[in-house]
Amino acid sequence: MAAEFNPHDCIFHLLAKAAKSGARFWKEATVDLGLTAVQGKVLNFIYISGEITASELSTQAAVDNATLTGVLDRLESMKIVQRHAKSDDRRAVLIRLTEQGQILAKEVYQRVQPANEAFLKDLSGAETTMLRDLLKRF
Amino acid sequence: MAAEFNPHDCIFHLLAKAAKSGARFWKEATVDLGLTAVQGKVLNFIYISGEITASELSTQAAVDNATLTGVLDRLESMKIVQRHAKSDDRRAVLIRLTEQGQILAKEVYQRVQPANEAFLKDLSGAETTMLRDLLKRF
DNA sequence: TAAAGTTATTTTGTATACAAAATAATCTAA
DNA sequence: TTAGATTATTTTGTATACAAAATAACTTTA
Repeated sequence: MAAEFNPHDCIFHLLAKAAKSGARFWKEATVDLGLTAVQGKVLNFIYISGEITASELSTQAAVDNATLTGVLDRLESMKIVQRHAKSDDRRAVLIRLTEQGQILAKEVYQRVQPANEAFLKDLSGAETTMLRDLLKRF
Repeated sequence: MAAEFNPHDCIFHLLAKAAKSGARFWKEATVDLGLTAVQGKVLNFIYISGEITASELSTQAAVDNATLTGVLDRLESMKIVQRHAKSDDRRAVLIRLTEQGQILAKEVYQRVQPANEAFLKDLSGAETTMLRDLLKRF
């Protein structure tokens, strides 16, 4: 009889659990800023881009277009980002940070690297590199 | 000036992306059964347990209690699972598969291992082991 | 044994996740 | 140049994700 498959070793399950653990960790590191983990991530990608279209942001941050609409709606109502018309393509929407958005996003950005290090503190440098490389293969 | 942190290398982002990729892959492998990825995962843990309380299932499947209530509501309305009172603790709810639930869960279970292998096909055995071990550390 | 504390589950409210359809603008080919 | 295809975004509807509060039942302790 073949060995039984153990759902606890299922790669989908392990990835989902690790991702949730990461999201919790991220949330704890930024909850005092009044942002969800996804909002913080989105801000990060806007921050390093200066300005970015919604679809490009959706691709970079790996957040579905339909989901991103709602995320941006809330960030906009919080006066953190603004939507602008793209001059050469009226279908596209350019996302930019407001002044307070800049300050907030910079704070988020500055917490990312320390949070990464804290989350990965039990892994060696080689293990961390290995993990990142393996995850990028999916 | 310190090297800039690249959000694309953020461990939280990499984990979230890989987990989404896995969820999509899982969904494709079972969509013809009319189940979501989470429903399939929950079924798997019920299947290997025979019967299980909601809170234990929540722990095993790493699905929040509040979320699990809704998942079980839908599985119950689909006649896939049943809730039973636990004889020695009336707070607890025992989850069991119905007859059709057994058939469906077995089909799901039998697809898990092949799906894992297909998803991991580009990784060597050593890499797969390494990845599983690393993910379990969070 | 009754009050206080703990545990199991559900409910409520807000925020994703994502498939599908709807809109609107741009591009392409005949 | 115009009908058809494509692209960008939003809308709609259903399914998680999760914090917090509500319920109900079990346990502990004075």
